[in-house]
Formats: sequence, structure tokens, C-alpha cells
Amino acid sequence: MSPASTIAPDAASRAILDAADRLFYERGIAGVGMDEIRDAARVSLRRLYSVHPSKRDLVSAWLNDRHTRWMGWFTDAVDRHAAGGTDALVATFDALDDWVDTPGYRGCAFLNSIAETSEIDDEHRAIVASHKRSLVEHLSSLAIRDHPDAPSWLAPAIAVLLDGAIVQSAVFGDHAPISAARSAALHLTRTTDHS
Amino acid sequence: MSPASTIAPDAASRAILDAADRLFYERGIAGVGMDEIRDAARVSLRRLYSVHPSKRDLVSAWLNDRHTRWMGWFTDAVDRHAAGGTDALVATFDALDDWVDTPGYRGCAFLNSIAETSEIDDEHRAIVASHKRSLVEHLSSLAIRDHPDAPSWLAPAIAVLLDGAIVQSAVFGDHAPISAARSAALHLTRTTDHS
DNA sequence: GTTGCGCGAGAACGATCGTTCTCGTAGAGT
DNA sequence: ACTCTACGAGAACGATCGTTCTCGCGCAAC
Repeated sequence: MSPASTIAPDAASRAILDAADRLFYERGIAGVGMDEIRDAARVSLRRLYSVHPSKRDLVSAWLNDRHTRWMGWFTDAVDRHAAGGTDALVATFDALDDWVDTPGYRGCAFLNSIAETSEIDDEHRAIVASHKRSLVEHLSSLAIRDHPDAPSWLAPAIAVLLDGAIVQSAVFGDHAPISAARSAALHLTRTTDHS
Repeated sequence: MSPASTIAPDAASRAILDAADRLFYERGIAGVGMDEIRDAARVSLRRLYSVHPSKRDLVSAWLNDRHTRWMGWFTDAVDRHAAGGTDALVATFDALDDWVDTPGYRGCAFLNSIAETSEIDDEHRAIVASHKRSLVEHLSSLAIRDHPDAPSWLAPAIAVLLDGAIVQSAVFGDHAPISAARSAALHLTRTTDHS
């Protein structure tokens, strides 16, 4: 099937997406050339372009891949922190706390990618919007489960707090915004339950 | 002093910063070339570089200029909306509502500028961090004035809600995140006063 | 064994862009 | 009037980068 000297196609695809994830996230989309993706993924430029015919296509594939991986990590981390008894909506900020400590933390890759592209990139915008929408939906399901009598704005407000804490912790480089957001979330979940 | 065929130096500086503001904000820093700044500002490339010796220098000057102008607009808008009797901290979201309706709204220029530069730009990061810090400080002064007994995390939490609402309204293109954030802010200001 | 196809390595191409240089000219000082 | 300076217009340069092309080799089919 495939010659021994070349990597299997699916392994190459995985390596490409991994390389794109690391490089695009740490240095921005415009700051990384296709040749750097090639070097990091250990594939030829020819194969890179045969899998992703353009950089925009690669960026779309990267965003889609990161969406599923990030959501998986996020739900796991929230479950883990909520296992101790803390409210799941509040535990989202504990998960965020873990993330910020990761070396190379640069905020939300989706928000960053939108910020650096001009208005022309409709496809990337759509992916980012759908990512944020599914985040809000996940928080809504948590809210309905744990706070069925809370007002309908609770989950969207938690989502706003989350995104705000993500970007501010990236700007300031510390955990202060997260802890303020967590305090607000704790207060909200405790005082809006039967209203 | 200055020949009739050339614009006065200070007027040229103003025109350059105005052009930079419109173009950089709408299309991103990397998406705008120096020649487009020149065309929009109606100056020569030579004068542009004599005022700002590099694009990074121009970006720094633009960020500093936008900081003072944005803070002026923001405090005015908050005062205007708070004049009707609404809490000043809550009125910040009414000001944000006005902003989002502005044609060409693309979120926070400072967050966008950080998102598109790699880690190398220490100067830009410092300007953005100081901008956000003075925003938090302004909110803190409002909180101390109107809610002296509120917990210390109230103002930072409002700041997180503000930034989250700014970026989410840019991503979704609607006012829903702002209204959710406003509801949360209203609830927080009403229920944390004597604790 | 020979032919042909597919792929990796990397050169090459074309566009973009930040920055500098050249040239022509118009005004100021004397 | 002459000269010198300063400036605008725009060409030019060099670097970067997305994308494609060329070359050469190795595996496979017959």
C-alpha cells in the first residue's frame, strides 16, 4: 500500500494537525509558515498540500480538530473538579485555572484566530461561532441539571464570565480575573436558584 | 515654517492616527500595509516614516491614542446612561450596547492586537495590559463610590463580564451576551451590597 | 529487468509588504 | 536670480511566504 519510507496517511494527518495546533496556538496563524508546519510534522510540502490544499483549509481543519479536543478536555476537567462537590458551573473556573498554568498559555485559540483575520474569512468565523455556541449549550445543560429554577440568563452569563476570564488571564498573565469570575459565579449560582 | 503644499505636522500626525485607527481596527494590524495608511492619511511615505520610524512604532502610538480616546468615550457613555438612575456598573453594559451597534464593530482593538502578534511584542502587550488595568481601576472607583460594602471581587468581576461580553458579541454578532452579562451585573450589584 | 507511477526534497515563482532611495521640484534665505 | 534645503511621489530593494514545479529515487506490476 504505502511505501516504507513515507508515513502512513492517517498518521501524517494526525502529525500535521498536532504541529498546526502547537505552532498556530503559540505564535498565531499569520506567524507560522507552511514550511514550519512541514518541518514540525515531518512531512513533505507536497503531502501537506495534498491533505490540505491551502493554508485556509489547514486552519479550518485545525480549528475543527481543536474544537473536539478542547471540548473533551473541558468537560472532563469540569467533571473532575465537580466530583469534589463543587457546583459544576463554578468548577468551570477551576478547570480554567488548570489551563492557565499550562506553559505557553495564550488564551482562547478560537478568539485569537478571529482577531487576526480580516472580515473576509467567513468559514473561520463560522467555526469559531459554532464552537462558542456549543460551549454555551454545554453550560446550559449543566445549569438545567443543577439549577432548574435559575433564570435563563445564568448559563449565558457564566459563558461570558468564562470568556472574559480566559482573555483577561492571558492579558495580565495571572489568575486574578479567574478568581474574581469564580467568586461571581459562586454568588450567582447560590442566589439565583429560586427566582 | 511649513510649505503650503504640505499638511501641518500636527494635522498630519492626527490624520495618520485616524487612518491607523480605522484601518487597523477594521482589518487587523497585519492586514493593513503602510501604503494604505499613507493613502488614507494623505501623507507621503516619507513623512509617515519620519513621524513613526517603523510600523511597530505606529502601532504603539495608535494603541496609546486609542486608549485615551476609548476611555473618554466609555466614561462619558457610562455617565450618560447612569444619569437615568441605573447603577453605574450596570450602565457599562448599556454603553457597550451602543458600541456594538456601531457599523464595523469588531470587538476590542486591544485584545485583537494582542491576539495577532506573537510573543515577541513586549511593548504592545504592556500597552494592552495597562489599558485593561485602567479599565478595572475605573470600575473599582465606581464600585467604591456606589457599593462601598460590596466584596472586593465585584469590580474585577464586572470587568471580566465586560470583556467577555465584548468578545462574545463580536463573535456572535448580536446583543445576547451583553444582555446576559447585564442581567448578571444587575443581580450582583443588588445582592452583594452588605456582605 | 524494465517501465512507470508516487512520493520526498527542495528549488523556484509570484505576490505582498516593510523600508529605503532617487529624482524632481517648490519654497526660503540672501 | 541663485542656491540650498525639504519634501512629495513613487520606484526600488530585500525579506517573507503561500504555492507550484522539477528532479531523482524507490517500490510495484508485468
